[in-house]
Order: sequence, then structure tokens, then C-alpha cells
Amino acid sequence: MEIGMAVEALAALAQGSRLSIFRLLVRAGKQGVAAGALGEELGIPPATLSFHLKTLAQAGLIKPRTEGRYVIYSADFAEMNKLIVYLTEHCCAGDAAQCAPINKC
Amino acid sequence: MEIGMAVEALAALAQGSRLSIFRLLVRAGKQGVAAGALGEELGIPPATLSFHLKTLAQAGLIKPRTEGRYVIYSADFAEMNKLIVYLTEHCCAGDAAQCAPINKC
DNA sequence: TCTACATTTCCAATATTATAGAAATGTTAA
DNA sequence: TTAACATTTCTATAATATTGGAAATGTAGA
Repeated sequence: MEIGMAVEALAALAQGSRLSIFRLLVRAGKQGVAAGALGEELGIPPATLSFHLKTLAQAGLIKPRTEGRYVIYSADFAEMNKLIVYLTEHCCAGDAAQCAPINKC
Repeated sequence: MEIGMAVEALAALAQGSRLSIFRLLVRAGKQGVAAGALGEELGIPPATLSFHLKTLAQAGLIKPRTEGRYVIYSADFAEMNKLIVYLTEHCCAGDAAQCAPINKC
């Protein structure tokens, strides 16, 4: 990952509604959740929701797929992991003893 | 971690200069780096640097300590790990088989 | 086709954030 | 105690992001 993409992903997550959307999708797993259900669950009006979903998708953190008239979004776990690696890499100049371990998802 | 702090930490990292500062401090480990050295290394003028360092410190991601007339900043690895846990927790509703593993720092 | 429904796009108002020069604060060494 | 240095605060300007109503687009079923 290069810095521009990392900044974009972090900016996408750095907003309350979007962070809630993303965490809900992380919890949901690969099967994903329809846009409408997200808006219902989180109390976000359609136009605002669409804006936030677009922002997260543009950042690569979530992926839409169409099923009939529904658009179903799911978290991109590989992209999430790339972001985490980007944040933590070269930690403590390689001296792992200085660093706390990170749990798996 | 609760959502307000997570948003604040992500917002702190969602900016090119600050992300570069943080990654440099992650690489440096516990010993940290003086403010001036960070500005020198990254080409950021003093007032701008101070603004960004304050933002990162306020978010809990870095900690300052004073040594003579230098202020030395270091990454807070525990806080970084809390943020990562917050992002990834409850992944795939507990079905770990769906999830890619996350590397240690 | 017509109607209902899901989602997105358009738009304008509002709020937040980044930038860096100049001045202020605090520390060290001569 | 004076001069040099490190860092922060003050300030104004410029740039960017958030919000949601209304209208548009696309899909499904009667």
C-alpha cells in the first residue's frame, strides 16, 4: 500500500457514520448487508448514506454487488489488513520485544 | 475503546504529514524522535509540525516527553493496538475461517 | 404498462481542517 | 544576563467535507 491510499482509507473510516457502517459490515462477514438495511439500522437518511457508502467504496474498504433492486455491501477484509500492515510495519525498527502483539480478527 | 476516540485517532492518521510522522515514530520505537528532527526529516515548517503533533498527541497516538529544550515524541503502541482491535473486532460474526490473519507488529 | 420500491445524483448551506508567517515561551550555554 | 535555539501559540486564509431534501435512475411485480 502507498501513502495516498492509506490516507484515503483512514479518512473514510474517520467519521462516525462511516466507522459504524464499516464495523457493521466487518461483523456481517462476506455475505454483506443491503444499503437500505444499513440505513435502517443506523438511522441515516438515504442521500447521506449513499454519500458515505460511496466514500468507503472509493477507498476500497467495502465492495458493492447488485442483487435485483438491492445493492449489497460487504467489507473488503484483505484491504483492511493491508491498511493495518501499513500502519504497523517496521515497528520498533524490527525489535519485536518492544512491541505488543496484535490479535487476529 | 469507544467510537469517539476511534474516530479521533483515525482522523489524526488520515492526513499525509501526520501519517508520515506516525509511521516514522512507529519505526523509531520507544526511544522516540525530537520534534525538530521530525520536521527536518519530513520537510514540515515548525508551526505546521506543531499543529500536527498536537493533533496526534490529543488522539492518544503519540506521547511527548521533555528533555532539556527538546520535546521528544514516541508512538503509543498500546493505543495503536486498541485502534486495530476496534476496527477488526467481531469480524465475520466470529467465523474466523472467513477472515485473513493479521500480522504482528 | 403502471406503480411501488431501492438507491443514487444533484445541489446549496454549513461546518471543519490545513497551512505557515510572526510573535511568544521556555531552555541552554557562553 | 545575553544570545542562540527548540517549540508552541496566535492568527488569517484557503481548501475540503458533511448534511439531507428533492429529483432522477433503475428494478420488480401486478
